[in-house]
Amino acid sequence: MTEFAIKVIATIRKIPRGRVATYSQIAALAGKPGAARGVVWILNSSSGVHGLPWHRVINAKGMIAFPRTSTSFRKQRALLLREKIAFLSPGAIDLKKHQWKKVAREKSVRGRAKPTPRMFS
DNA sequence: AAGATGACTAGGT
DNA sequence: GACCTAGCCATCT
Repeated sequence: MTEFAIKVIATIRKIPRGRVATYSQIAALAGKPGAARGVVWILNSSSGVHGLPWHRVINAKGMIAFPRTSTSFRKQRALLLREKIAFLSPGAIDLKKHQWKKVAREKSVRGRAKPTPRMFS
């Protein structure tokens, strides 16, 4: 367990019932903005921690990150419904109502550049 | 040390 | 909007 992992777990534990947070948000609160993928890894490796509200973590688009056909998807959806969380569609949650905290969109993470040449669009 | 993986994301087309 | 891509990070091969 790295310190980052511990903070991530602790942060997820703070998400109140009936609310959700995004991967990037968790990463930022854990001290590493931009480490959304790191959060994913941690969730996978800690998938046995009892009482961890992993289902309250969704992606930035407000959707359950699992494939619709997976059992994980159904399980997460069921857990969220149990908390009276509203879905706009089977996999989309109403972030306006359930997002834990407002996403602080500052600190341009890192220079992103160079899209695709795509000549002749 | 270099490459691959994953429940990701911001930006450009 | 939808689609694509290059960055992200921790961890394992």
